Amino acid sequence: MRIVTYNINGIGARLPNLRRWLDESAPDIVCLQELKAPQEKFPESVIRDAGYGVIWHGQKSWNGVAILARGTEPEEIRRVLPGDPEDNHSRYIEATVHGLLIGCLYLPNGNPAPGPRFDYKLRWLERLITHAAALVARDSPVILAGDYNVIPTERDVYKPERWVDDALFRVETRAAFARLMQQGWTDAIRKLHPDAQIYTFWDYFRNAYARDAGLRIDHLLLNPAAAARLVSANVERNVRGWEKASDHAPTGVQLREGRGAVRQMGPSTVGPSMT
DNA sequence: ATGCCGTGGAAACCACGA
Repeated sequence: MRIVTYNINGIGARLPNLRRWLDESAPDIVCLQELKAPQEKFPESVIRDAGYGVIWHGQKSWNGVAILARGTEPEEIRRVLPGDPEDNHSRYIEATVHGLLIGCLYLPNGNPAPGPRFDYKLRWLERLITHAAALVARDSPVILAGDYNVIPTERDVYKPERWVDDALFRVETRAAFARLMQQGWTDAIRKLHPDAQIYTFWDYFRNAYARDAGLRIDHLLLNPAAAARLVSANVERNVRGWEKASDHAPTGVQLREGRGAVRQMGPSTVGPSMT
């Protein structure tokens, strides 16, 4: 079971690109961010023609998130991050798919910092921390996947010294993210590649992709039940090099099948199950 | 060090992104 998060930076402009990626990569579950499309203009038929069930929360011009599931329908739990009735940005959607609870999020950018936009980012992080506390404790697998707009550590940015005053890397941002992680989440990419230089985003300008001047800001956080099934994690960075690419690359994990999908090992069973 | 590029929406520029 492969679960991938991908900030597509406008589903309208990215649709041929997205369709190609779905066909070639065939992920089981996809969390999309930055649809930049109103609810009624989401290209639902294209997604369904590609073989995916889908739920989405759109918004005119900005934000927008979706969960795609190959061969099945995501069962929506909520489409708002609790904690602020005044917040009308489309930045969160949550569903159960294939026995997994998936939260798909697009955390506010927060620049310029300091300022009201940074305050909003920090408040959003606090709301996420509150909501995540209930999710991490579940006995069943939970994944919080998305564009966090958080550079967790110095090794997650090509030149840390240039980013210390940026909302993605300020100490307040990193401290809040660290508190989230301390709940017991596993950063899947970092868990499996503790020392590697891995980025998920490269600016469009300054030849950033060719220079590998990137950031690691797209994350998949796994609760203990999900982390127990973690097999691999990777960034499909070649997709960033495609024509008309998003500035982010798809970032994903492979999970072992859950107990419900594998034959039980009973007392009379002596070997691995045959499927 | 910097929106130098890209997207969407409105209006031939602006907001926003990270």
